[in-house]
Amino acid sequence: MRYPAEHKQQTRDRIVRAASRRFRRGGAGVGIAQLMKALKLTHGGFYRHFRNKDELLGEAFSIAFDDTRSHVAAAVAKAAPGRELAAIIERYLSEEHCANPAGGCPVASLASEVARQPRSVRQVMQRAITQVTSNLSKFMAGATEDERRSKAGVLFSGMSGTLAVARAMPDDDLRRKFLASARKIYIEAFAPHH
Amino acid sequence: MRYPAEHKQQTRDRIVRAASRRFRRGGAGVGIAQLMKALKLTHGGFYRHFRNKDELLGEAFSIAFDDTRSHVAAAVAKAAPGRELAAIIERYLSEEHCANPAGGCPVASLASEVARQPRSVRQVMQRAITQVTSNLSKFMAGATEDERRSKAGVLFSGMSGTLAVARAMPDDDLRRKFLASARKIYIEAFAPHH
DNA sequence: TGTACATCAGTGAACGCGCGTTCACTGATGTAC
DNA sequence: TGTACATCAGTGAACGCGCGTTCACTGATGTAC
Repeated sequence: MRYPAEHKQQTRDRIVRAASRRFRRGGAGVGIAQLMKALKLTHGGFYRHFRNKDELLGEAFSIAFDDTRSHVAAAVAKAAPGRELAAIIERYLSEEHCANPAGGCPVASLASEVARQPRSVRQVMQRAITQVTSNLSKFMAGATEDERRSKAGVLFSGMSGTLAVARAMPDDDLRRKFLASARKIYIEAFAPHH
Repeated sequence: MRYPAEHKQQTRDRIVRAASRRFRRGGAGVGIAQLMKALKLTHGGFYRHFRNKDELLGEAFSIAFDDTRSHVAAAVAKAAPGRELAAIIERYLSEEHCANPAGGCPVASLASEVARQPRSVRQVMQRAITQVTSNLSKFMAGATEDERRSKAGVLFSGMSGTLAVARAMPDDDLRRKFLASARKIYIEAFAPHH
């Protein structure tokens, strides 16, 4: 059956959005058939939209960063002037972010798997990290832009590891304490009061 | 064929050691058949040694921390007095560690996957991290042991994320620069001169 | 000491399953006449 | 305006493959007599 002109693009977008959440929740091993089934489609149609799974992985990873960016923007918007970076850190290492990998930072939920993905997927990640890092650099202390970007990259990758470890902890209480102390320490190190 | 008394334990150890390296290199998805084949055994014999794959995963993860501990010990042994923590950071974020996931820290290579493993595997990780963290705390600044341990946990999980991100970067040059700036920043933050 | 037997680490075929990918097909719609 | 036809997003069976796990079997050795 033929569909209206914009229908194809809409379906493609729906697949990428659903995949982005599902890969973050379940890892890059989540299958195409289950993905399509969740959208009430069948797996065969997938290849009308994507050359292969890697192409989807790259795009899903890429749009996942939109969530990270909008979370950062929201934290900045609500923050007191001068406390933007502290607000970003609070949000990134919050229990909400920890409990919600599907809508959260893709680096925290996929970094160690991405290292084993084909070059094309890793390039998408590198570009996105560079972008996030340069956004963050605005809020970093440091004499040169180069220094601020380096600090932003270390802060971002560091927090992603801390969040990944927190998510792997089976003990709820320990996890909460771990996150709380991490927020405190990252803020002291990167966004101290005066 | 019947084997000498200690033979079984030796085989079991060989499986765990090989698995530990291969899981770190290829992820928790590495199969039992390929694992056994690398040891010139067949997959059927696996279940004479382990109840299931999860049991192996837990043990493989657990002994992987021995590598981390011995690397830490080696760095400490070679370090100038008072510069032990700086030496640990230099080593953890070195290009050698980055290029050698199989023999390196299991948190850096598996953290985001462990979050999706059964509770038993995650408990092994939590215990091991607690142990590494309390070893590291000796070298941390801080008034109380509690504070030093918190800092050690954040430093460790942070560096694991930074290493995971570095490994995912496709551009060699960018990766080297990223690691170098990370070493500098972590050392400034946690092991400053004087 | 010599023989019969039990043990059990390791073998390899087989199980059901889900994976990524291909492909002949469907059928409602837009287009050409 | 009415009809014939081309399009193409989506369907679902099928492909070969590797997965974790089970199980009847092998056969060299240790043990019991």
